[in-house]
Amino acid sequence: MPDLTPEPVPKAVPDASRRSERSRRAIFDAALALVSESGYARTTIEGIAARAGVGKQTIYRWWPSKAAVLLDAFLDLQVRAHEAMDGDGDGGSEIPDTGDLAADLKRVLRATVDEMNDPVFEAPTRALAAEGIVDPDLGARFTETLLEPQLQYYVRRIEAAREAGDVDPGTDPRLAVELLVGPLHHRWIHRTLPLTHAYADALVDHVLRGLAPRS
Amino acid sequence: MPDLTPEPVPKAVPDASRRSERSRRAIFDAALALVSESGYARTTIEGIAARAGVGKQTIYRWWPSKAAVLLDAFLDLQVRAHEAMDGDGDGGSEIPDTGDLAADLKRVLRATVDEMNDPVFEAPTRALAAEGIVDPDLGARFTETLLEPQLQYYVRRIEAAREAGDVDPGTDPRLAVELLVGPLHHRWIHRTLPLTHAYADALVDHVLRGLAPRS
Amino acid sequence: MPDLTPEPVPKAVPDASRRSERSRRAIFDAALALVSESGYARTTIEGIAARAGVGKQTIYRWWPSKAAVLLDAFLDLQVRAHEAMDGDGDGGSEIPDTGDLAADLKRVLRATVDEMNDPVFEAPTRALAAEGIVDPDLGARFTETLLEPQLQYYVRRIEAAREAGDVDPGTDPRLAVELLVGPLHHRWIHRTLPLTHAYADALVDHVLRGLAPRS
Amino acid sequence: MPDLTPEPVPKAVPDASRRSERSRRAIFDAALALVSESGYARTTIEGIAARAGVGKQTIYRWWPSKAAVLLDAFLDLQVRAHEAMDGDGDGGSEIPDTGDLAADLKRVLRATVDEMNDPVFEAPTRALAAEGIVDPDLGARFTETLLEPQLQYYVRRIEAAREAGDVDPGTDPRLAVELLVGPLHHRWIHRTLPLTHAYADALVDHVLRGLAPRS
DNA sequence: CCGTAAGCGAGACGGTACGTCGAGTCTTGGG
DNA sequence: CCCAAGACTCGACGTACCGTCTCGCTTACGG
Repeated sequence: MPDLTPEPVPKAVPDASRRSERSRRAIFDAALALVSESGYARTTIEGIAARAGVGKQTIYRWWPSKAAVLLDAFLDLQVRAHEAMDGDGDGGSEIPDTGDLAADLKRVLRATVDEMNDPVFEAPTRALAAEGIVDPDLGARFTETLLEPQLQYYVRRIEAAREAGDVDPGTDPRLAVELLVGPLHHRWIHRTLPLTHAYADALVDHVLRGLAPRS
Repeated sequence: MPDLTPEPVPKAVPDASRRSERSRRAIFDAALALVSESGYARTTIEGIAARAGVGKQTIYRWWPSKAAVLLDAFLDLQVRAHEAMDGDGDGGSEIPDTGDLAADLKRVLRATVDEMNDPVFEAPTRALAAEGIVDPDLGARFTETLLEPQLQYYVRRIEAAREAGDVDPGTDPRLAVELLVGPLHHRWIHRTLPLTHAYADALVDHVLRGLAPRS
Repeated sequence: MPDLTPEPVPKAVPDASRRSERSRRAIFDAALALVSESGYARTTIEGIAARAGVGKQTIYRWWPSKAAVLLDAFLDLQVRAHEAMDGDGDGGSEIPDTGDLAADLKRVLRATVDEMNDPVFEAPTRALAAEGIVDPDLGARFTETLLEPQLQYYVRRIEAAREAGDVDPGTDPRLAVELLVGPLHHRWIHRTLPLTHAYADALVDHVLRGLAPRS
Repeated sequence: MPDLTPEPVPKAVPDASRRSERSRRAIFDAALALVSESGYARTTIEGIAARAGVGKQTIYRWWPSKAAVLLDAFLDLQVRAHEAMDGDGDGGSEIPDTGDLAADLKRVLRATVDEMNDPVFEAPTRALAAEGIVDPDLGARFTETLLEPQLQYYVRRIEAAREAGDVDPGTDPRLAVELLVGPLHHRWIHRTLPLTHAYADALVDHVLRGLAPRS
């Protein structure tokens, strides 16, 4: 039986090699600026194009949606931020292993709390998270490119701890990570209570108690 | 220092006593139907009005936004659902206290998992959660009317457990609840891994281990 | 054969004897005020009702349209104006017959010019004329109640002149009136050239020359 | 003293060279069709756009109001009608000069009468005249583009007659034209009495008698 | 080295929905 | 049963953006 699917859209992917880097950057800058100035909802593709001094088609040529633009812009921002911090551009930093699991986790969780409270990151992250809740495709890309890499740092640190006997050998690292990160995100998303370093510490303490090696 | 806020629009609140109950119900029904049929993004106020056989103005008169309509509609749905289940209309049911804390929590957490997987609830809840992330006002109403009451059931059950000596007396019930619910929401929101009863059980086990009375 | 016309609207004419005179006056005042303040197009029935402190239904009960309200209001204004001028309220004044036809006509035509240039009368008259062009029913009422009575004064004066031998006995008084009044209205309606006393005089002179008794 | 007028909106006139001729024609056709089918008042910009298969914005981009659209549509209609009649498109035809002034004027005045009675022209002309009474801007455009060119034909013919000694040398051609055309328009606008060829003839006769060279 | 086929800025286009306004109808409560 | 008040349905308004579609114009490549 032949495939009768009506050629789901060839779409003629444009030639990426001739793409204008200048426009790409201008679009990212405009998108981030507009989102933090006016909020995601009031940001429009038309507005981004105008602010970037770019034709609308140049956006539609390379991205399928406003959210996709913002995701890439935000990713780019992260990369630039990390490059500014540490010399190289490997895109992130492993959780250090000082031997003190609790201390290591607290350090990183506190950093996460700080980032969540940083207004520069807040607007785009909220927007992307919100869009991802509702749009599975974007949600997948969001999870995959922003969230999951973060979680993997935790996973690896906990696996190391398991190796070192700092947590019960039966520990599921994935679940452990979610125990740490889930409550944090919950507060952030629903704004139920303030996100503080003390809260991060308390989380780590409780979770590690649950994971302690059985006597 | 005088208040220079530019008189945020009096808006002449309409007379609620003359409100048409028939229209209100029709709007709720239409909103819920459209959201589950076509998704929140493709649902429009115009569409709701048309489906409900109602003038747009009647919607704009009573609600500030599409999200607000849906929130009320969903609340109404919950109330009706609960009224249908148990005779009275007190809007919810306390977590039973059988004496076995783990079993009680697992039962409820499994129910939550089931609800999160129920397509009828999923579409509106995702939409409202997403909107709430980005719109603080709506987020506050969402949290207050939908989320917080649920959390309070857990809080009370854990307080009872503390009283009974089933958990460490230093336990912060609020944090305990977030340890249970945060990871669940995290998976649901980001669709990282499937939500199963087994996951709910594992959560309860780990959290309770962390809360166990110190010997 | 029975009349199958579908009962073109019973409409149950309300009981005029119980009508509130106070409301009627308030509506007229509001209508005239709003039209001269904001123009006819921006005047709304809702606005008239609000300004008059009257329910909308009270307007809809007694008039079929905004234009009809304004027509009655304007009629009422004329009556009051005339009552103020001469003691009685017969609604108008015959053209005086001094024996000098040209002088008599010039006097009245100049008065007409003055009225057309009077801003108080201009706004409502233009509005009603415009509405009458397009709405035959209203046009008929406009012509009948406002225009035709004016024209009849001229008709009678010219008939008197014919009797007196001041114009050709074959003269059609109706046509004569239109020769006088038509050009005036033409300038007023289309704003082609200014309306002056000199123009009125010139009109009278030319028309009377055409009507002079054949030697 | 500086001009404090609040910058009356630049409005960024669109680029006329990129305008879609196809849309322009479709809009004209739709506007004329709707006005003659349903009347001017019941014709809406939305309706025109829908009928023309055009976005509303395309109308709002090029015209300020429904009346302006109709005026252009009507102008276009006239041009096309004249092009169809005589080969060239000079937009109109001079009044012929056969030497017999009365006959020439009667011919043209009868044609005007016919046009005023032609239902195809009646609806739009009435609508535009009405709108022009009330809206000075549109009235000016109406007068300038539709009315005045017509009047100029008469003016020129009468000037020629003055040259030829057929009318008094002191004759003001403008006033003469208004004496002819004013009464005609008066009847048409107020629908007082029917417009007939006989009436046109009578008008010409009376007016020319008034203009006859003084012995 | 020179066409020619991209990508590009610009922005008009056909659409959809917005949020507002007013029309005309209906209902409620007061006199 | 008239009236003030105002909520209701309906439909048009004029605006904002959507995503698509030409336009010329650069700008790099491939014959």
